[in-house]
Amino acid sequence: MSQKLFVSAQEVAEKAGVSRSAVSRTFTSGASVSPKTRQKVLDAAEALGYHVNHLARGLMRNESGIVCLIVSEIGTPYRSSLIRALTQQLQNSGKISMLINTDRSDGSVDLALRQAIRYRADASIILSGLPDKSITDLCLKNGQRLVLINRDDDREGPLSINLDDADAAARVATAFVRAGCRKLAFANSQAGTPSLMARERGFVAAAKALGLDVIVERFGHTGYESGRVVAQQLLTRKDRPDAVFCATDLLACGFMDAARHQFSMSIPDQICVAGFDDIEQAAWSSYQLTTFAQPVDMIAREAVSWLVGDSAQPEHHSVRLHADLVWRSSIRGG
Amino acid sequence: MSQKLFVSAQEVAEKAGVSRSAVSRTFTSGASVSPKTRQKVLDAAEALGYHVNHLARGLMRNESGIVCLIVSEIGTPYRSSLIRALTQQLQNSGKISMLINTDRSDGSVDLALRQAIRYRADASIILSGLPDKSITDLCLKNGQRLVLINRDDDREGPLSINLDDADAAARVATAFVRAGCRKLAFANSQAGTPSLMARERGFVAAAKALGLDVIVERFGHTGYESGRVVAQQLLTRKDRPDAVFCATDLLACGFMDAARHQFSMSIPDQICVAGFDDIEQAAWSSYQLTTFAQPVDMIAREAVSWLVGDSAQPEHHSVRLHADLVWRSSIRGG
DNA sequence: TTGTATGCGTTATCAC
DNA sequence: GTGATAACGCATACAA
Repeated sequence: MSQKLFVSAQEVAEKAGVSRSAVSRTFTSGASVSPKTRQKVLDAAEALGYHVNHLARGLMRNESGIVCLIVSEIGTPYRSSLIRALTQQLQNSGKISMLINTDRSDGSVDLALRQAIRYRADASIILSGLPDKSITDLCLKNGQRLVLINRDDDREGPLSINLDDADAAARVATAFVRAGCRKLAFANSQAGTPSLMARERGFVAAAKALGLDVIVERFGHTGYESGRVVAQQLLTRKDRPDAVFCATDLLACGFMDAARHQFSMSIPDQICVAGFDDIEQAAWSSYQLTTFAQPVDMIAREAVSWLVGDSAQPEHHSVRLHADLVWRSSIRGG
Repeated sequence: MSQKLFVSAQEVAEKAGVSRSAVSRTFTSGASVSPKTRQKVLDAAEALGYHVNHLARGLMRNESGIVCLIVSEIGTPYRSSLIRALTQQLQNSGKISMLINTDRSDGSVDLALRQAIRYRADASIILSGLPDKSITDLCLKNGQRLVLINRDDDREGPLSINLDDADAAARVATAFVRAGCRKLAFANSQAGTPSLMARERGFVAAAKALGLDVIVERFGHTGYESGRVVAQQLLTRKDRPDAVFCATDLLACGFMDAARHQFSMSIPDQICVAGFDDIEQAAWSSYQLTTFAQPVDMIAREAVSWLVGDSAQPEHHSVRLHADLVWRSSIRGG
């Protein structure tokens, strides 16, 4: 390890023959510095390979430029596409993202937020889990902004971004009925995530309003395998359903594969299927899944613009976005 | 914005009735502090909501604890699973990951590395693209460690982690021939990524050694859609191939879907298919793709252990890992 | 516009 | 084991 330290503004100043404040000003947007001085500094910096130390800058300005993304199951299609959208928009706004991986354990999100505090993140965006109120209060008290995505939480301070899950569920119920389906089912995981439960409740309520009951089946985590298991459970019943709304596309893919390859069923002729998220795989020709599109780019835009905005009052704020129904061929008609 | 600054060690010291050095020592592992003092400090810190400022600590120690992950197309299955593995292992080693999204533009990776330098990242891990030598030299000169994953680059300084791509390709060629295939094809994208090209060259060479020619077709980016297009190109030929090695699973999924649904072909009866990466979808029952498993956890372990290791000589180092062949049912026999 | 001086929160060095 | 003090690299109030 050559352990030669990074080059500092001091060294640049000496080489350029100016004061170190001139160097600082050159790299501070909106500071007054003459073009001549500025150029001398820039040349010296380039020659020396100088880069502003954002650690020190953050210390001074009390603004690190860091935004924490707190998320579990990063490898999942929907999650990773949301991460992509967020990091991109954050970069465009001059922020940088820290990625913290949480697991299902209890204090996992709290630990992540503590890490965000240690690095003096300007904001944290929570995609998974729900932190303890004490720790979010701590974040807010320290001037850190908080965004909760699909957490459906109504506490004061953070920005909450949610979708119209119940509404979407109602639209699916209608579509099923219009397709001639009468035995409705809902396939869910046991995660109990707010948005997942909202879809479930919305679907059951909408069906009830249409005079239909819903068979609700839940199993395991929110993934492909669980979709298969739920299919097993639903399709071996005497009163086999003729329409299934799956809480996520991943569940739907598992369900469809089991229905076709294990139960030799034809979709949508024998059974209609709908999903949620519109992951890339939903469009693959093996699935052609009718589903709701998570407006990831819009979610990211809402989150980031609120984060960087200097709204003096980051008071209680809540956004509800619309999930478009993407018609493919897993529901008859359309 | 309450703009009440974060609580500092100074305040904790006052509340606990000790010096700020005592506070510092309490939060520095391996420092000598009496249990009594330590407890007083801990209590005061808890009461005040104190968290060590890692920006300042990084400034002092010249070690930020930050590791930069530089990657494009985050939303892709293989990429996101690698990111998951890396962030997890980094967290386990007390590091935190910064995620920088690059695009296909030229200086994109260089820009990302500059960002890594500004935040004084202890290391950068590059999953996409290849930075300019001048900028990697700058990183290395500043004591930053560099890891290149599947970049197949042989420069001095960084750790290079690669797979035995050519070897894997040869195994596929053998498997195809053993399955009775004679008209081999290779489906690639136009990305020209080192590992993708290594697979292509390895496959062509191995086939040649077996006395067979290979039809090579390349198209677009490395995704599902390109797989479909390549299928279009390959399956409309007079000398339609009876075995196709796709450079990645995503290409393979697109290829399989097109072969089945557009050309009504049966896999593996009429055509054998193999992929690379072993993404989650490869195991889905619609594909059951025979493929090579990227050892993502092992890759992450190699990278992280090298990063945190205090090997005084981070000299030229290169690791070549083995990709296991996962047999499913897209190749006859097995 | 420019330079000087001070402080940000932390750790390391040194006496005690 | 403990407390004072000097850095770390930067931004800024202030004087020039």
